[in-house]
Amino acid sequence: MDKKIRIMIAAEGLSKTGQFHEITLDEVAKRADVGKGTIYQYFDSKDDLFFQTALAAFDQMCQLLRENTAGEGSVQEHLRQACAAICGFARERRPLFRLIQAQGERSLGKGGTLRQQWIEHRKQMTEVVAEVIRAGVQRGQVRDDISPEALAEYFLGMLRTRVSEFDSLSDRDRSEEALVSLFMDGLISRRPI
Amino acid sequence: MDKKIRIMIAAEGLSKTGQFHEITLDEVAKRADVGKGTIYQYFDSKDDLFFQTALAAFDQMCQLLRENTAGEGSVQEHLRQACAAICGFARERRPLFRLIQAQGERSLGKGGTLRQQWIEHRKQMTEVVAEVIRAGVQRGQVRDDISPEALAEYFLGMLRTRVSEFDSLSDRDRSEEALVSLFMDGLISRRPI
Amino acid sequence: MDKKIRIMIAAEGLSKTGQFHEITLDEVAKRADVGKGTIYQYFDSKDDLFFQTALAAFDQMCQLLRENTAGEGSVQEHLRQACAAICGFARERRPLFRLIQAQGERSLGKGGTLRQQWIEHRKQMTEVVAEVIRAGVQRGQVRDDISPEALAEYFLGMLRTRVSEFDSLSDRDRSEEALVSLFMDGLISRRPI
Amino acid sequence: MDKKIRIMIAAEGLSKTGQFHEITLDEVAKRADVGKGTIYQYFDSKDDLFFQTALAAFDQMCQLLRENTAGEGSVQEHLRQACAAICGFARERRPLFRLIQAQGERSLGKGGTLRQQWIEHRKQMTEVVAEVIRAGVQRGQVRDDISPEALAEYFLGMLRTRVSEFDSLSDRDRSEEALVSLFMDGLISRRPI
DNA sequence: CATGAATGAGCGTTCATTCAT
DNA sequence: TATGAATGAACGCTCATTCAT
Repeated sequence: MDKKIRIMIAAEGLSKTGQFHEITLDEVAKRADVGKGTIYQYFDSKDDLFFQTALAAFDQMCQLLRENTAGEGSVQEHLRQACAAICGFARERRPLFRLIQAQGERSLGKGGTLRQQWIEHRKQMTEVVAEVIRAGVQRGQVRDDISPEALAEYFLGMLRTRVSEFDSLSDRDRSEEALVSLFMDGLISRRPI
Repeated sequence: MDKKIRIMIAAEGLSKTGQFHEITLDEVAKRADVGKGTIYQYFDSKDDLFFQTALAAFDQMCQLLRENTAGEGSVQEHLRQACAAICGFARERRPLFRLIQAQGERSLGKGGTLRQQWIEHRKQMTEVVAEVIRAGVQRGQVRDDISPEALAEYFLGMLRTRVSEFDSLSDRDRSEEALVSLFMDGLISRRPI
Repeated sequence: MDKKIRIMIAAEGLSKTGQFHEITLDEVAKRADVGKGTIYQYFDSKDDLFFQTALAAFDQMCQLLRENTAGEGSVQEHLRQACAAICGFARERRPLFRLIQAQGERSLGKGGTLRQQWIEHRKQMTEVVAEVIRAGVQRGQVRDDISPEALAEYFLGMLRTRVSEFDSLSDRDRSEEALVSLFMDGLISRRPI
Repeated sequence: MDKKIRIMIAAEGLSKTGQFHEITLDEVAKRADVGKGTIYQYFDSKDDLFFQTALAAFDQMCQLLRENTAGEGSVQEHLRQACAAICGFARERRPLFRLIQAQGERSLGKGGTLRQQWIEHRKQMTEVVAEVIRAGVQRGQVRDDISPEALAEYFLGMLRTRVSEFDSLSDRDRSEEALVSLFMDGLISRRPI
């Protein structure tokens, strides 16, 4: 298989347990079954390796979202599918989530180019969700006092919360229905009076 | 001033990027104006220093939330105050936010005690918000099909999103009203047709 | 009790397991139940503490030898008593033996004064044994082609060997009789032909 | 030349005082003309470096003894050759002697494997001398009331004394003849009366 | 292209020594 | 005199990066 891919997969796998500085390139090389020097054929530095890996992960999630929100469907249906897709992705590839978080923070401290790249990719993902919402706005089903981009960010934020922090809650609370319903209908009791 | 506090403040100040390994104890010592060895009088290790600092930050935020959700008031009012408090805190002490994020991830990879401590403190913060929501549930104003704890987590998740990711959005989108309104009323358009 | 003595006893006790650099003054102070600073009231440095402790140990062994070789008696009797005394001392206070060895080596690398002091004290101990042998020479019982001082050194060397290296040998081999007999009669078979 | 050998030679050369903690790996690396990290390619730790170096020195001495006690010859001849070999070795490579002493002490405080290794190598050296003595026993020239192993230990102990402590004695006292004669014939005057 | 031995700057940590109380 | 908190120089060890093969 392509060595570059093998290296990135190794980096992903090792992000499961450790943080950036707890992962050594020796481990990555060993896990990828390549020489240590080979890493430098494909990446400028350790930083670059992890940054590119995180970016690629972003794009994969983006693609996943795109596939799951294509075609006809109500906002609610699309969001539920998006939710299912992301949660499934997170379940399969938890390490990438950590990696994305870490690199996100990290990119902020870097020079302009990296930071720009990061924001660019993030914006692309947000845009996929925003597009779904925008369709709802056009159909008059969704409020228009907050921009679709902001709404999309909040939705993704709730997804992140679901994925990261919900180790101790009940299945009902963890269900995708609950998340989407909360996002759609809000906190207020809708019980008929 | 108490040297332990000075050291923690220095650690906080240096956590601009939240990247544990980019901060050296030399820097911390210099910034705190203490000898490097002094750090080890108060902390077991570099890890311990940052973990304790993050825990303390948690408690401060917790206290802030408690103060701002005390007394009479509707759910909406309380949440808005919570939102204002957290956003203000984040504005003043951005590094602590990064530190908390980073240590949160980090604590998951550690042995039982640290992880337990972290979850404990996090649960306390969630509980403050959950209590606000629980009051709303009792008054019949808030939906009861999702547990207050889960709702509180989602609310805090949205707050985190607001604080971390909203660099490029408009002021309207960034407003506390928008956040609370979205959380209360949801995505659905309420305009009378 | 005198604090200086307490400190030296603590240093001795800790020499049991570790080498010079594995013993910290914190441990010494704790074991002696004095403040760490107090050590510097009585000793110039860590080096000085261990050096003085070793010298004192030398003097104690010297005194022990003197007491056990006083009075009337044949060379053989005196040597056996010396052997018994040293072996008993080693059994009780093994750490001091290590300390003496280590400081002996160490003193060689030091400036003149320390080295001189060390040689001085060592010579005193040798002299006690040499005196015993000299008496034998005068009585014509002991060979005179080697100086009593050299013979004394060899005797002490055999004692050191007995004390340090004889963990795995039989009781007969370890006996004081064997040692003294070997030193007195040598390797050659004396069986009547 | 082999880097591992270079490093061990450097460690040996720096062991002038045998004091483990007075030698830094920076010095070793510089003297061996290798990078500091290179040391860790060949040794697990500073401890390991010095332990292995001492073991190797043991083996060299052992080999030297073997070569000098091979072939036909009386006990006396063999012992004199052994004496000459060891004394020559000590003259050339004094640091190694200190190193061996220090590591011997040191290994006693260590876990089973190291201690075992040390005892093993020491036993091998003793055995070479013991074999010489055993041959003498079989020929009826050597006393058999003390085991050859114990006799060998005592002989080596006298050698150590000769090498370590005889800075101030006369040439006659320092001579190999004196040592071997004392070991063979003992203290007793053999002069016909 | 691929490798992994070699490198050395850099870091966390220790601990002998000092000094204000 | 006695203390122990504070110090910072020094050290062992790591690991990203290079480069000869």
